[in-house]
Amino acid sequence: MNLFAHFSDLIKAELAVLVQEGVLAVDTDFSRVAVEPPRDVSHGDISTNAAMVLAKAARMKPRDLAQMLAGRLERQADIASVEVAGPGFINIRLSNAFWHKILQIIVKEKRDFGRSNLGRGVRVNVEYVSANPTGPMHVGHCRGAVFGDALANLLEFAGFDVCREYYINDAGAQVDVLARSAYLRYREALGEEIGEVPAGLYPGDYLKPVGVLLKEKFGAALRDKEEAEWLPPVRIIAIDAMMAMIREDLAALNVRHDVFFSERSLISGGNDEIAALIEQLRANDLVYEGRLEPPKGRLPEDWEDREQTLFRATRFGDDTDRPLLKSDGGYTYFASDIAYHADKYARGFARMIDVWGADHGGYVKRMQSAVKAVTNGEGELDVKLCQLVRLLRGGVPVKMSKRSGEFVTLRDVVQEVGRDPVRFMMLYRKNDAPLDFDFAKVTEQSRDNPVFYVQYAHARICSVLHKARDELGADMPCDAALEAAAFAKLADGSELALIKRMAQWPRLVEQAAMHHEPHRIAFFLYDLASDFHGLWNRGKESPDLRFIRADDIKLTVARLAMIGSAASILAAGLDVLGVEAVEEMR
RNA sequence: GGUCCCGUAGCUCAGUAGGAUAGAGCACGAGAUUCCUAAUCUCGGGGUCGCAGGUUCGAAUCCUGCCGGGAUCACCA
Repeated sequence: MNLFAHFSDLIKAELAVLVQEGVLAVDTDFSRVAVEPPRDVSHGDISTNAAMVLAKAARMKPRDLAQMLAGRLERQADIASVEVAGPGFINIRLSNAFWHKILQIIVKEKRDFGRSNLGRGVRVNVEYVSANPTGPMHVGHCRGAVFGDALANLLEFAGFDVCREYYINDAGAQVDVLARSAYLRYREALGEEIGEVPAGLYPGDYLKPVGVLLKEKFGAALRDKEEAEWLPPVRIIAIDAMMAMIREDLAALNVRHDVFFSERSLISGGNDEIAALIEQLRANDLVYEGRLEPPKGRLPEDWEDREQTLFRATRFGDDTDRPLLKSDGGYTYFASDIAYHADKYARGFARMIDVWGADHGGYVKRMQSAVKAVTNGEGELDVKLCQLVRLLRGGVPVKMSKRSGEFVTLRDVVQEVGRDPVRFMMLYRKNDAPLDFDFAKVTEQSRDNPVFYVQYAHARICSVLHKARDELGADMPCDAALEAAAFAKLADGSELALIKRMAQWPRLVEQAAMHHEPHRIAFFLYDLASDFHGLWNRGKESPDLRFIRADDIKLTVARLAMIGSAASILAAGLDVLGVEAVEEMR
């Protein structure tokens, strides 16, 4: 349960009474009434701006209206005290009993606490990675992959019906280059001396096995054929091999997809969806033949002023109209992407999220305008841009040269630092902020490393629970006993602080989901871990605060229930991030 | 030149749908601890939220303009 939503309902019910009593007009707008945690804990547990927002409508001074409301709220069972502060804030303090009630709910719901119905089962399509099937994934793909995967997890946790999708760009010129590169390796496999790989082809060794595969499949049959003849079959096999490799890369990072959607499938099988779509747009006067202004500033060298087939993107908020056909008559990437998004919509996804690299930022407006056009304004596309990741090793940037094919692959990174640290660090930053990824820091086992810090909190709790099992033996409480624990014994300030933090979890999940920002989960987990470690540390100096108290079994049971709940939330949150909640540190 | 993103403590970054005295970690400074449950702990200083206007009860947050950094700019993916 989201306690802020709960009290928001309660406050709005009181406001409704004020409407009945004629204090507020019948048509008063309550949409600006906020019920939130105050920034400063000394202001209480819950704060609302209701009086300030509604003062005008009530023709009262904010503080007077606040007093009136405060008087009513004070009578509520879970509310310990209410005070009016500042310009008219109403600050509410909840009773300890209420927090203990929340804790009991967490104990019962375990890892499901925080799961939300925010999404109400609405279908959402999240597309991420969509790396070209021309080679193994490199570090650059890491962030988007982890981000998209975690976002999908988050939306599921918040009650959306999520489809995770990968768009395979298997129709462009790049896969032809791939096919030619693979063909070269095929000739090599047949014993030919190929020398250095010509510029313009992919030089990586990863194509050698594809060459061998082609030899096994076709023998020498393709050697003396024309390119037009060998290219299509070679392309298919090469793409399949690349996708198999990419799937392994994704598995290594624990990144999942439900659908791998082939771009080529839009035009193959005698059913050209792109052509159909262009005609449909043309019928609606959204496609025309025309000329574009050359870009302002420096003119591209090979610019030629010519007539093109253009989509009226400007009608939907883009800066200029966009070409659908290339000079060679083929479809532009944009054209197939429109058809792809139209296809998503046709499959029942009015809500779409695309995760792209920041270098595609200039593409956002045109895609959003296209989505509006092909969905009659009913589709909604949010594009999340992931900024670059800067790889460092002990503070020194890692050199990468694309020319020599020497780039750090995703697999290298996962092998070196492990899947969990990679994932956590990729999410421990807002997606649109650049990210420094330092191999040295990420693997460090100290409290300075947030991955370790959060995982350690979980492991530490598991360790305490183990110890409790050893020490208490048969007295170790079962689930039913934990649910019925004497929560009222948890009255220390830092214990209540931990419980209050846990109580924020459902609201945080909903906000992270609404904003499509999984990093908020990572930061929350850090704060929760910090609360727990703090409590643990206090137990060092004040034995009274230790979790296991042989002299007070009831208190011990309550504390075990409390830290067990923290472990549940840590585990649930880490699960959203796709990071394992380990039970012990190695 | 256009568009998009960013600008918050010395550094790296959070900052809730517009809320109150703007936070954390690192670094720095001062103490505590050699005990223990597993990899120390506590406290402290530190800010023109890039600049200037605007919107309003109230702005780091929204709007406009400027400054600085990055990405991108017919046809490639």
